[in-house]
Amino acid sequence: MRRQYPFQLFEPKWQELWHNGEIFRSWNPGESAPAGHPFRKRHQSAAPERIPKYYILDMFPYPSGAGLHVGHPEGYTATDILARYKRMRGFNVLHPMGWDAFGLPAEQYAIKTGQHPRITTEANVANFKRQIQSLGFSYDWSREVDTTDPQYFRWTQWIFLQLYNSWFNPETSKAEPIETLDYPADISTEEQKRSWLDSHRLAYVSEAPVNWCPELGTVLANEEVKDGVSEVGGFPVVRRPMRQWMLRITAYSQRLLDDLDAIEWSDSLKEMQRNWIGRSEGAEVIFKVKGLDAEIAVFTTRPDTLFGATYMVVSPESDLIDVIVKDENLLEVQTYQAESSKKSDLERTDLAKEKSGVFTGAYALNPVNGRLLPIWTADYVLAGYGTGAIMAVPAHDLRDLEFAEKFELPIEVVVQAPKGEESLGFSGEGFAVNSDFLDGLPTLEAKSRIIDWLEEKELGARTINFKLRDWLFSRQRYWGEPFPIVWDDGGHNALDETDLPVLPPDLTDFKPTGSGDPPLARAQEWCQVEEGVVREVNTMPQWAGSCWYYLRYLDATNGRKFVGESAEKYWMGTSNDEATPGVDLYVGGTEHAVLHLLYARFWHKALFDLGYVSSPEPFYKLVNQGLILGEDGQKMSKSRGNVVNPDDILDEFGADALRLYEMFMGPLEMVKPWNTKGVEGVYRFLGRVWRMFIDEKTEKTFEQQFTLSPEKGSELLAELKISVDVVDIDPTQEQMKVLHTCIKKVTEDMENLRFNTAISALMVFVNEASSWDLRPLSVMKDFLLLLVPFAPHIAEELYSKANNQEGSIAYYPWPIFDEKHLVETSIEMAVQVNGKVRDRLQVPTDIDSIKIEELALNSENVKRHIEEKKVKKVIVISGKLVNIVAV
RNA sequence: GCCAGUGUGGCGGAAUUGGUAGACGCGGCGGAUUCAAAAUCCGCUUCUUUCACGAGAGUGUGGGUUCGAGUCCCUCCACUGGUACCA
Repeated sequence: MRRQYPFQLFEPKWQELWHNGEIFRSWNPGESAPAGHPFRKRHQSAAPERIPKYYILDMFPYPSGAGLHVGHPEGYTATDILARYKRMRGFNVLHPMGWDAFGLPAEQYAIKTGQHPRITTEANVANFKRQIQSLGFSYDWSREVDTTDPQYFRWTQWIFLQLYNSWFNPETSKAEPIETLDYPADISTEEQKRSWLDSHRLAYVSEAPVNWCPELGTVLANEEVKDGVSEVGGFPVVRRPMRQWMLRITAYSQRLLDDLDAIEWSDSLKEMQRNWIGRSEGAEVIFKVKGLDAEIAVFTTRPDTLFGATYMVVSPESDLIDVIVKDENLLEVQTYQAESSKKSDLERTDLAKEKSGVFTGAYALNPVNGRLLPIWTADYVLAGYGTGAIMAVPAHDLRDLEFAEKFELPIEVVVQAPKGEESLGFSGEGFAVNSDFLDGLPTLEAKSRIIDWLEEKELGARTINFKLRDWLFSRQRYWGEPFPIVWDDGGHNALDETDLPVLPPDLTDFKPTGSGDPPLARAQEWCQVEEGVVREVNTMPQWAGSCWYYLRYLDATNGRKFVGESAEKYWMGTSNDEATPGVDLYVGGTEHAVLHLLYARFWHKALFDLGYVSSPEPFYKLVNQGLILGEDGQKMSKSRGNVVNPDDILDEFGADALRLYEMFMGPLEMVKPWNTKGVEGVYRFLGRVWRMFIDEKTEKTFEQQFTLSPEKGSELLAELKISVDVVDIDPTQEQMKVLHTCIKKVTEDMENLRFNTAISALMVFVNEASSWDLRPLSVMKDFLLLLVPFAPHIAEELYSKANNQEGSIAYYPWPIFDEKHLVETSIEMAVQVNGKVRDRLQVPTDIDSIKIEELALNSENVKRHIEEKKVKKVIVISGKLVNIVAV
């Protein structure tokens, strides 16, 4: 496509000017912009803390070797537009960027080549930074963070220490320093005390079965495993007991759930988090085992069906089995246990269709009626949820029903389904039947009645269960944060804050050791701190660095604290009643719905409890940008060959056009396909803007000269003159109306992040204005101010020419909409007969409804349609339409 | 299966509280300009029917509420995302 305007000249020019002048640096309390800085010009000498803040955050990228794809700039452009808009509205805007640079690809590349992952990471960061900067985003680069920088991760390690040195007090529902934890009376020895503390810390060591991924050579968190395979790479995952670091996120289950109500996230995202946390209310019921001094506790959400329990199931991993199993069943049970332990999660899911299990030979007694219930073991009961055992009510649970049918166990209906529905297999709410004192009660009442009964007899209690599991926090990797932990005599100790950062050792071989230890174990000297004291050789997962990066931005170079107090108070919002607590707007992909966003909320809450941050939630408002698909409507991927590289688009159409197109495609949150023709469309629009301002003659000269001697580009650019049609005259009423219609629409859309329709309003203005013979300078300048957030380079360039000035307009006040310019003297109204438009009338705005009715009934088109009918009713909606009802 | 979301021209999408469906852009058609082409500028472009004026249909399906429904209520269908023996 033919070049519409010389973006290749002025885009880099303005980017350099913004960079050199630190135009987009944001100011912390106590700082002030230098004289001559546009921020200073706008706000005079007002202290930053007196200016309302606006913190607008992007999810920082993992700098992959592939570079930016067109999905990245979608979110970044949206936040940039808003950041620029908010500056013009007079806010002190914080808009930073950084790198989530620990991660698997760099490590795998290192294993293959022996090259240190730092080298790959640095190269990738440089490439990402170049690409991001070429789009003209208004980031404050003085606050850039990199999670792999020791000056950054020393604070990641420091936060880990805070978690390690805290416990969750159930009385206050808050994290507190471990020193406040009291010892129970029966604890006396040092060893007992230590283990008491260790079992209460927010960061603790566990021996439980974990998700082990042999292909990746590391363990994974529950959140990182989908359908039995790793989320990264899709490799099989098996359960295997290992000693690992865990974070006690489950302590926060209820708060993580409750506080969702106080933040502005999309319903679907909140729902995903709610489902993941998975709260369910019910009861724990205790069953006695016949002939033994043993009990089985089960969790159920349907205690009202207790009378319908006909057997019990214990998970094959349960310790109870050894206690209850009868000799004659022992062999069969052990064989079954061995089989299910060998199965990977994937196999267990695959085999889900067909139930399996064996009888243990033992019986339990149903506490309500003394009925004998055979106890089975089956892998459809999970060890990790509830108590790892269930009472089976086959009549009202599909899984129990399937199992009972297969093994011919009794089935008893105890809930009457509503009319028209089959009671057998019904798992909804109905009425209790065959249940003695519950009979006739609706499900809800039956539940509460039976729980009261159980509590009275001390056979059970009201309970709440969560699906959320503690966070498996250690990985067998090289390229991650080392733990600030050392071991002696099998016990762990925290390092002192003054020992931070703990740097990883230099290695040349990044594979795990032959004996299966993590790669850090290769550095024997590093591991050995002193006689009998060795370092922890696991590293933290990639999520660690992203759990708090938004806090480091607030005070990125602070060498004494992870974030300074005044900066934290100002930007996270408690210094001023008007301010939003937390990040004002966070934009990013939906792939982090349950990983990063849950982990970060958890860390933030712990830091909040310990008094380090002042808002209970980190991200007040969150928006997920929709995926951008390839031109063929498929997900972009190398193998499909439908990947669009932003560098190519930038070369051909420039940054402004790319930015504008990314926003014009459709609503930010929607999935939408890429279409390069669409880029051409917005590029043409910007070309029309350019030609509306620039004198045709000098433009022609420029074209010729520039072709001959491209090296003189910047001089030639300066020679371009403003068109003689753009003149300093008073605008007409009509022109003011066009302008203010545009101001109104763009401003409203901006506040609601509807950038696609804002851009279409700008296009409407240009379509109108290009038909004007003379274009009033004041109107055209206001238009450019509306354009700045979207296409900042061309807007700056044209404004500086039109106003004959140098310097940025980034802090110029946003044009203010004035209703008076939209006042009309006459208006078009539609006339409907029985809801169908038959005519349109041009009427004065102050006309009364009787007059309108008369006009409408006299219209020739209307008469034709009501001829042989009787007018029953006439409805007049003033300013809009008239509807004549005739039969 | 369950939970959430989305269905509007050839395509991306507009329609802010129930009030003129299809803004804006892409694509297509026609014209101006040009030796010619590109670029640019102007016009038309939901479908059916009509020479035309017009008429009829139309927002996934079927129904309902209303003077009036893309918008509200119910049924079903399709697609997308999440989740899945969670008792």
